[in-house]
Amino acid sequence: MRRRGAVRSEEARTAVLAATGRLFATEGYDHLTIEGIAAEAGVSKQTIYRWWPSKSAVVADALIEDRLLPDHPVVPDTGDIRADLIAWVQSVIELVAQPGYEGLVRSLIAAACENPDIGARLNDALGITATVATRIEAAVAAGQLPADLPVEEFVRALVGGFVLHALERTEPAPDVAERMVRALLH
Amino acid sequence: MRRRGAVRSEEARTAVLAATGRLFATEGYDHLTIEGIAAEAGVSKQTIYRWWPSKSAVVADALIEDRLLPDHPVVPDTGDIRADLIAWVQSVIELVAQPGYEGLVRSLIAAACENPDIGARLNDALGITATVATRIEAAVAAGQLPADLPVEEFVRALVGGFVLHALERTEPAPDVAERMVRALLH
Amino acid sequence: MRRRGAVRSEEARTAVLAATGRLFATEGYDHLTIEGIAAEAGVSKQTIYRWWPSKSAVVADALIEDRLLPDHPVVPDTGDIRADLIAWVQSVIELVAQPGYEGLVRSLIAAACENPDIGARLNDALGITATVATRIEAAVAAGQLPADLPVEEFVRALVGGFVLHALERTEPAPDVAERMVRALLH
Amino acid sequence: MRRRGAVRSEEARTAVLAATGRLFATEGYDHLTIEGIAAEAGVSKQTIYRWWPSKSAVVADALIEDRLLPDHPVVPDTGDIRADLIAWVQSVIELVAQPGYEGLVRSLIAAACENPDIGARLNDALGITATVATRIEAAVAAGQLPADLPVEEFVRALVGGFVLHALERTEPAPDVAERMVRALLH
DNA sequence: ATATAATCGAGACGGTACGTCCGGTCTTCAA
DNA sequence: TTGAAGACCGGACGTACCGTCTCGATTATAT
Repeated sequence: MRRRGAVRSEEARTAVLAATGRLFATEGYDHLTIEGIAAEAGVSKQTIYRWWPSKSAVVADALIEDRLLPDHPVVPDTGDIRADLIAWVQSVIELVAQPGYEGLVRSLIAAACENPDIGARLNDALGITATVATRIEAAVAAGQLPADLPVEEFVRALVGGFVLHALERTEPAPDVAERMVRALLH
Repeated sequence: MRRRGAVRSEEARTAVLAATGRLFATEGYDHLTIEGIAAEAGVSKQTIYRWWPSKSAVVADALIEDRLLPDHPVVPDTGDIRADLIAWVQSVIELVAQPGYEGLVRSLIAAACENPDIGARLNDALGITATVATRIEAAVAAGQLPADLPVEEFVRALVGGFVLHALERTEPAPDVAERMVRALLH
Repeated sequence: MRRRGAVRSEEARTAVLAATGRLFATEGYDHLTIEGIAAEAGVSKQTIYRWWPSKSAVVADALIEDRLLPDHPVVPDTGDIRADLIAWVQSVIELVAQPGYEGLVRSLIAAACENPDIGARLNDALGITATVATRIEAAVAAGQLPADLPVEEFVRALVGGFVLHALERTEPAPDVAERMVRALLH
Repeated sequence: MRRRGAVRSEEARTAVLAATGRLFATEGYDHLTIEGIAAEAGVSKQTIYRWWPSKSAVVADALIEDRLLPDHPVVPDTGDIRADLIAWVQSVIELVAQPGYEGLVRSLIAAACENPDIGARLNDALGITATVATRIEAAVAAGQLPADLPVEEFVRALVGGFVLHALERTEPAPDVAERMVRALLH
């Protein structure tokens, strides 16, 4: 039995998250404002504050609903874990090198700095768990990697390398994918 | 021959960087404001804007002058690279777990998101180059690690793991240092 | 049917005008600042800028609401227009000679220089229309002054003499009232 | 015997006053700034502050050197004081109605509000003493006006009418000159 | 049917910080 | 000693958002 009164407008909720996704992509996390989201969504500020405690919470929700990031490349599985990782790293590098996507990763990191929820979801958001981790585990199962490899830490090291790269903003060397993988698999 | 006019006040410059360091440590990057720095430094806002284009630039300068971070643990050298790395990782974890230092790393990352200079200096800032990298190279020279190990990428993976950890805000497992190192050296 | 949204706060509006009146009297027009008014009124700057385009507009509104000037002496009516005018001029001179009121007239003129509304209202503000003009017209009706006397211009000349006096800041001669009236009625 | 050191640069002094005149005409008194004058004159701020205590003092000096106002119409002398005054008033009205001169009088009044020197000189600045006053005195001498007419107050009333007109910013009626004079000579 | 109560848009409110302009003082070097 | 250049502290400007609040309208139970 529900309490009396009007029910939450799904339309408004969706409009807010969609607007957040749009503005996040074009403006970046820092320049995102609640007022801007409200205006873009055609919603009043109060409606946002009623359901989310802060800007970062809205972003976290938009992240969950997959409105912030494009689809991620999947890790191929040719049986050669080294080659597969290199291929995947290469395709991710190419993805984020596209114009428009340039600051997206950095914006996501900035959001994670502010909000624990986003931080906790960062791995998922970057599409790690669903792609790399399972591939690594398969390689462990296949005996291509040590049985006692701490998968979580391994993945974190791999993705962490990416993150630092994104923060350093250096032009990636042509063989960076190969080197990154070789640093981990030697 | 210098151009005419009064010369830049070293006193003001130093006061600004010192104030930035103090506020960065207590307030974090997000709550840092130009007005706050000016007030804390006893300097007019205009003097800050005259020499730095943005908050992040001031922070970058403070970083260069080593006013933001405490001293880093050095990597021990017992000859056993694995044990040395584990010990170092452990001590760094303990360092940043101290109250007050809690958000410091995240603040630094947030600053790096905004400012390329800070990003480029992030490795140095975290004390990496001067400590880990040289120790790794020594291990390579001693034959404990492969001769073709891409040191830079290796270090980036190690530090990247830290960064992700800091963003995830999960309570570190007791053996996390050992696992992190084992993920890289297997 | 009103448009939606909260209604303008009469409390804030009143506080602004009252604060303006207070500060205008103590500081004068030049030293009046929007920030000062906001602080004195316990109101945010934005609330002032929302409703008034400029400092001079606030002053103009305060003028309309009679918050800037003290009450004016009335023109006596003994039947002798010359004596009545002299008495009135004398009392006005004494009024503005009081400490505190010293710069008030000049402040008002300064405001009028900046803002057409204030200029248009200057006569009213100085209490002219309601006092002198009617007395003059009575004198015309009584045949003491020519029937074709341009009353408006006559009053302007009289008040204009005051204004110039205020700008010149000369110590008024003892018989200045008598001389001013004699210059006009001869 | 002069004291040691360089002597005051007449060039700089002239440049300042000329720049002041130019900016006063184009920007008006309120928007006049010391920095603006210094830049326009190619002079350092310090040079201005060394010789003048305030903006209004510079303006006062520029006024003395006749750099602020155009030449004034002279009062004709046909023997008919009434007709002469009307003609003069009419020509002054036409002068200040020209575009560009629009705010000039108001700017002058604003300056007078701030600076006693300017106020004291206002009559001269408006070209009164040298033109109207002498013509009035001639009329008195010729018996066209009462011998005991307080000339100073008479002139002040006339000019004061102008000033109020300028502050009111009302479109002058076609016969305003005739009416202004008739208000004084009846 | 008719309260009752929660939602929604709009938008005013007290605040904080922004980045800029200018005031008036000072320091440096050249003339 | 003057002057151009220009850095310095201070203070006000006008703007952008923050997070809270008050409106009137709308919508959905609960009586």
